[in-house]
Amino acid sequence: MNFPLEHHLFLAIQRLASRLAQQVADLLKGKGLSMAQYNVLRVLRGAARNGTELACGEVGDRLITKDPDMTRLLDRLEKQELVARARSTEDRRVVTVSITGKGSELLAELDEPMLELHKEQLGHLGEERARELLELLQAATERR
Amino acid sequence: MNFPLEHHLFLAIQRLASRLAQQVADLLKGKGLSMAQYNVLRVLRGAARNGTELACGEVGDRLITKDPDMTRLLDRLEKQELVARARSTEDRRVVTVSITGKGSELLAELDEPMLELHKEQLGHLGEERARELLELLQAATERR
DNA sequence: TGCCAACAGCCGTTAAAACGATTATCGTCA
DNA sequence: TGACGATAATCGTTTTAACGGCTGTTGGCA
Repeated sequence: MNFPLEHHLFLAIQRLASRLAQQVADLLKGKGLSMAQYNVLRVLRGAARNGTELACGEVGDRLITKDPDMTRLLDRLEKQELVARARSTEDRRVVTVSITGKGSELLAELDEPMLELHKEQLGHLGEERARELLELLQAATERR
Repeated sequence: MNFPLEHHLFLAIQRLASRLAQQVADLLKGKGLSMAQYNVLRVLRGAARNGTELACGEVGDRLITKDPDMTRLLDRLEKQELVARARSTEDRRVVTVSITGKGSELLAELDEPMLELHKEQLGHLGEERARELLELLQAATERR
């Protein structure tokens, strides 16, 4: 069963991504957040720091793992009062989303533990190999 | 916003894995399979080539991305007659699973397109960098 | 102006994931 | 033997993902 290199690569990527994501999901579960919700909040915080408001669709475009139904994802976040929606006055089709104070606080509580988890997950590589890996991952991602 | 290296690494891994998985999922959708179902079939084919039968739980253990409900996953595959279940005679608690002829045929139809897709996804790296990447991924995966 | 394609977001419905609790069987040990 | 904990799988239920169609809005253009 001589599987080609690309196949092994694919599996190795999926395996690593799955393990890391699982641990992150476990951490987030403690705060009642799913990975998708957490990513949305992070995107919104990033936008807020730029003084920008984002349309629903723009949020979706910036997610690492795309969600086909932004509406309900935002519904759940809005119900927890972690984000706020507002109908745009310029273009009444778009709905802008922003993170609330409560949402920012929740993210802030997660920053340190998340950092620590990532270091625990990947720190053993060492800086040099970590940089190498990052570069190769980016090279693999581009162009496709 | 000076995020540490480990954080960028985590994101890069998730981003790449997500893109690759999405394209694979699209390919599989043409045959009516989900990624989880496809992985189960591959595990079962591997076992069959070894002349082994696997218990439900053993299948789950070998999946790259764990499924918390093997029963229903197998239900769906069994309904399509891609796998067959049998109650073990030695230990009547365990249910052994095996891939059917129909399942093997379906996998065989997918082998070539999947290979081609993976080469298209990752071939541009070249053999040397691909090996490097694989090695780093394995190093990152181990020990955690 | 009035028509129409393009667009943003919403919603109805079906399928699948996630979480617990439950059933049946086994091995062990008093 | 009979009770007990451990184990394998299944099932009930709730939540979330996924897919497609639908509504309202906009901008262009005849």
